[in-house]
Amino acid sequence: MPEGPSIVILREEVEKYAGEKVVSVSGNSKIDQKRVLGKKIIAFKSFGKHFLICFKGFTVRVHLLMFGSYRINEKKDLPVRLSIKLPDAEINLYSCAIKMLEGDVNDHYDWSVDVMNDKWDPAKAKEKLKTQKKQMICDALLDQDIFAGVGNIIKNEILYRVKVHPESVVGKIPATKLNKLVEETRKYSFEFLEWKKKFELRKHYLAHTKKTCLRCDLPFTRKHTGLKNRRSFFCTNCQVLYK
DNA sequence: TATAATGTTTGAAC
DNA sequence: AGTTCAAACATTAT
Repeated sequence: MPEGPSIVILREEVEKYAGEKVVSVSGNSKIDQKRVLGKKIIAFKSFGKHFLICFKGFTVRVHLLMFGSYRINEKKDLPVRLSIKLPDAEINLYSCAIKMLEGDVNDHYDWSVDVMNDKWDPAKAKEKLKTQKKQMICDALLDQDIFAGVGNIIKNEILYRVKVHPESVVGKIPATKLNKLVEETRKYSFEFLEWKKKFELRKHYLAHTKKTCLRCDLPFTRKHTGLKNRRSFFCTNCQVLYK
């Protein structure tokens, strides 16, 4: 479920319930659940892969990790991690990591780092990449301090689209190419969002899980790459290795 | 049925 | 002190 655009979908789904007061809370989450009881939800926000339920003075931060899921006004046949009932809705969260953030949520996040946010600042991402010259681009793209919200699917799709080999070293990639890559990150993430909403995301994969390159018809290379050791799908013929 | 996968944090070991 | 790495968490499709 959980790359940035998927969290945007969750946020959009519950946004209309902002302003309501929590009627009841339950679940096996170890956070101090009583704390939200009776309190008004000021806003629902998202930052990268974080879903945020904001109250006055604190925020409940939800991370779906790899297997997390949710249901709105429905239940799943699984132990619920956190269930929040509002007068007009019920939010059920499963198999996720939940944490309390104290104080103003704006003090916890630099919104311009979130690829999906209106405040997304590509120039800032480029600046950060300049301090990560020795890293491989496959790792840099997954770095949540640079590209909050980018996950492994988005990584593979972007690299294929801009024709960059995942093991390329950041400092060796020409500036124009790197700029293009940063721009594509935002562009593809929004395509991901639209396709995901229509339940047709997978249909549009050009690289992720693919066996053959549709540009040159040669077989894809599948390899776990970088320090993060996440799987990459790429064409050694079409994607340039800068090293 | 065993495996691997859209992810991150923690803490031990080096 | 910095890095590396396995473990933990937990679901589901193949």
